Amino acid sequence: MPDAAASDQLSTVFFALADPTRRSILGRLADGPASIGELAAPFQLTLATVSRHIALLERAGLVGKERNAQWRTVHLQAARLEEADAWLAPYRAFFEQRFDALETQLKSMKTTTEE
Amino acid sequence: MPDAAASDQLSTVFFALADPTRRSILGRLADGPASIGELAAPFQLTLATVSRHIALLERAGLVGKERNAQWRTVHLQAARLEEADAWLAPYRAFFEQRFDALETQLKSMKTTTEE
DNA sequence: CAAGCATTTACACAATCGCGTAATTACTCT
DNA sequence: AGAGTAATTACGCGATTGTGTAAATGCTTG
Repeated sequence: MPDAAASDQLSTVFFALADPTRRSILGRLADGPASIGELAAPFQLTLATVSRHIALLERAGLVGKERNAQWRTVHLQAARLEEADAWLAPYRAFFEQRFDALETQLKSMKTTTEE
Repeated sequence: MPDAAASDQLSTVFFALADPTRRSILGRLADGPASIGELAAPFQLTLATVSRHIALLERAGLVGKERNAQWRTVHLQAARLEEADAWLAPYRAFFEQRFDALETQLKSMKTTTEE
């Protein structure tokens, strides 16, 4: 990925989601804000490594960080997740009515914006 | 990514989605099957490169390939997309009712399976 | 100000990505 | 069989990832 940083927002978001640790961190964050240390606790990873995972999530706009004394309070920022969800939405027709006539779904897809 | 191949399914799917070319290919495929050459046409990329993008999509289980003479007919396989959608689903509460009390949403999240 | 905790950054390393070019592998048709 | 078309694979390249260890920041408290 020669220019992952220069890549579009959506790619950055999907890339951030392409890691179990990062998804797990987001899951934890859905319950409320937490410090880096708290977020790192469940994993067998160095604090430094988790810190970098969080930095990546931050660059993707999926979390925000505030400093509280010597702690960083990390919180979920779901807005960018919505973009990913929106991208996926048109494809829902393909699996929600899995056993229906596919042609109909294909037709409805054509009138929908994708990518 | 030391073991991207050994990574879990969901990560593989999200990773496949983390590229504009691949997302665009999936969009094209939503209109119906196509050959590698047809899929490559819209891009300023080598056929070889597009072929590899498609191979990656195939490894992610997002497309299927059949051989027809010297062509490969590629078609969308949306099932794996559903897994990605399912992962995103619990987070919808965070952006769908953006202006409502966040606490309520957090609470409802807690009873939901995530990751 | 010194000690200590929380987090980040610097450095190193093996693995992978995305890309092109060139060489193969398939299959068809004359 | 030979030529031509479609697609994959091999090779090389620069960039990036994920990871750990170790060094550096930052802030608080004794």
